[in-house]
Amino acid sequence: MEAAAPSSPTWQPTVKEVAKLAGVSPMTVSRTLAGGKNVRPEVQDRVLEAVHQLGYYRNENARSIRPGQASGLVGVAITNLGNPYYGNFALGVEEVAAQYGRRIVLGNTGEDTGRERQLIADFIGRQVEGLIVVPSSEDAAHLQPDSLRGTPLVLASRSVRGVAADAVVLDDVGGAYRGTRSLLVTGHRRIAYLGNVTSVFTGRRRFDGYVRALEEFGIEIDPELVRRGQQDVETASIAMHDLLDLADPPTAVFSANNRNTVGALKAIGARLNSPSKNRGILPAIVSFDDFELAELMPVPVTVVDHDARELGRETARLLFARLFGDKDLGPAREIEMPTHVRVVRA
Amino acid sequence: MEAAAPSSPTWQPTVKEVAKLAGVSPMTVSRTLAGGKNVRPEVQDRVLEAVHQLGYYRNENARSIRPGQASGLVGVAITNLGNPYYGNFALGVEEVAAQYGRRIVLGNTGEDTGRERQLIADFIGRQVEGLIVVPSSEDAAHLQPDSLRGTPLVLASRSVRGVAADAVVLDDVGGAYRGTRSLLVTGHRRIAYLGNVTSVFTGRRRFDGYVRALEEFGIEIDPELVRRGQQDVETASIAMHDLLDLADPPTAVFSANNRNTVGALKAIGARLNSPSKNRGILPAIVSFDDFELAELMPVPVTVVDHDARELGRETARLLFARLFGDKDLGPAREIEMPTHVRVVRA
DNA sequence: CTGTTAGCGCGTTCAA
DNA sequence: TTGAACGCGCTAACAG
Repeated sequence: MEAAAPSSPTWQPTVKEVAKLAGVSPMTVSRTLAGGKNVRPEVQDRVLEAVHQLGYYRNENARSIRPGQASGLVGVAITNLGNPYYGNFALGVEEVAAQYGRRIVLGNTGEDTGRERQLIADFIGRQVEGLIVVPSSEDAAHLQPDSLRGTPLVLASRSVRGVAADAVVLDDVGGAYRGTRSLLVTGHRRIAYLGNVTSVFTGRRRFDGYVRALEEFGIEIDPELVRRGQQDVETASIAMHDLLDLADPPTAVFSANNRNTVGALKAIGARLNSPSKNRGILPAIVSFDDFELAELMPVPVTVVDHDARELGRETARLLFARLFGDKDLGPAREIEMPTHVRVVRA
Repeated sequence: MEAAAPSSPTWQPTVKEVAKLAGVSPMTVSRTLAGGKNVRPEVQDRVLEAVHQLGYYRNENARSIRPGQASGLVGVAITNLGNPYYGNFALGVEEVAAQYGRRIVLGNTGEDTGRERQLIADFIGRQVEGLIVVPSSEDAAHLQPDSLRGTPLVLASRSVRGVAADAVVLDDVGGAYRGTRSLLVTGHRRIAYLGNVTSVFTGRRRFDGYVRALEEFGIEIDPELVRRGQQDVETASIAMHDLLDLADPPTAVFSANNRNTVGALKAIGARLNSPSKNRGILPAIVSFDDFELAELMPVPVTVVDHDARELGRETARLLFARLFGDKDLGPAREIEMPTHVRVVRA
């Protein structure tokens, strides 16, 4: 009987078709594609010719259901791809994964833990070989090893209390401390804080660094100057406007992340261009996270710099070390990547 | 005989284990997971309990090898994830894909067509339901329908000559024309061009718009003012320095993309801070692609604005329309997204 | 409502 | 060096 004409819109030839065309058995095709061990060169040529002619692609999904066969996929869950910082992080992960011949399945959580949970479940269902997650919260049940069925997990940027997983994080406390300190030594005494809520790992740690620096200089924290919870540029800008409207506004700002920095600078810029609202205040800013064109800002800018792409690479490296390296890496490791305080514009 | 203890590092329970624990057949488990049609509620509860207890995840790969079963994956190949523009594009794609319950497999081509070819082959091997590609060149063989085995393809941002695929692009010509024109009406006559080589779709079209505007004003193109081929901030900056060193430097710059804009502004900024090199030249800039903090630049800035995230959404929508919508969408469509000239700082 | 059979594409195992 | 048989996890199709 003739095989039915390819009816499905996306019909794909299989080893069978290739075998028939090459006049061999499917097994010989499989062997050829696996490297050609124990197949006569002449036969290999016939097979490869047939592969080419039919435009055959090996079905990776069928392949990966066999025991011991890897899927070639790594699941990556990120909080916000729209943030250039995480774009670069993803780039670094992809780069290293590609070196290992792996592909990444990417999901954006939007800081929503429910979505994060869904994504991880889906990833596991797809037999990913490993998981890289920028956790959206301290909600940790779905990150526990037994929920993950033994799939290696590396957390990035943020760690989670009570989760015994590898993590690559930044020297948040040190960076925030040194960044804030750089303002203090310049003479600033009213330094505002813009950042995440303390329930977020980095929010907690960076605020700690800020507090530590102020304490060292014997300065009490003024709650009025502390704004937390802004997740995006819009709300950060509003918070900054608030600060500038205070009776006794800050002379400097420590911004704990990229989004808050941009929002703050937008607010400052708006004041510059609107004389009525401009009270002559041009707060200096220290930004945890570098940002493009910082050197062109109209106010003094210092950044607590670090390389998002390298963070991504390092995270992926740690994952692959777990997967393929010496099995005795020991228990979960937390790697801290360094941060560098850099005066961009004095 | 007892089942062997889970030995593989990432062993996963299967329908069989769940079935045994629930005291039913694998088929009943499958049915329950598929929605529970024709399964007694009481039995469903037992099954779900077993699923929960074992932490069972359905193997999507095994699932998708069955004919007619979709993989739930969309392959996305992007030129440069590190560019915030494409980060937002990817975000838009992910967003719409998620609405359709699809996950994206992401690859970065780095403008390398060989890598693009590999990625697409891999995607097809993974049985992706569709492909979204930002093509890196006019090299098109691997994008032809017969290479793709019927997998629907939507090109984004750039189209490719001779490829009959859907594409969502920008109004490049119009945007570049109106952007350049805005400089001309302000009185500028020496307007430099920074952008891609003309072998790139957008490079060609945006240069066309630039030329058209100059011609309308009876201005001849000065080859000295045209710099093409810069792919990143670094080289764009060098090109801009070159322009500023000319005996008769430009009074304004039309930058055809985000990376060139940032590079150009960095060069301008460097001159501002280095009096020795500063010849008092502050060229105005028109940037195809918006960029953050544009309003704080020390020179007049106008952007040819468009929404990368929306471009991503629209691209994904078109793909899903092909996949699930009315089958009579007709032949390949090219959608042009509008661009808006916006004076950010006069 | 539930179970049995069969087969998706591939590759390990064993036989020729 | 080659092929046949078998089974990976899952689910249509067909009993019962």
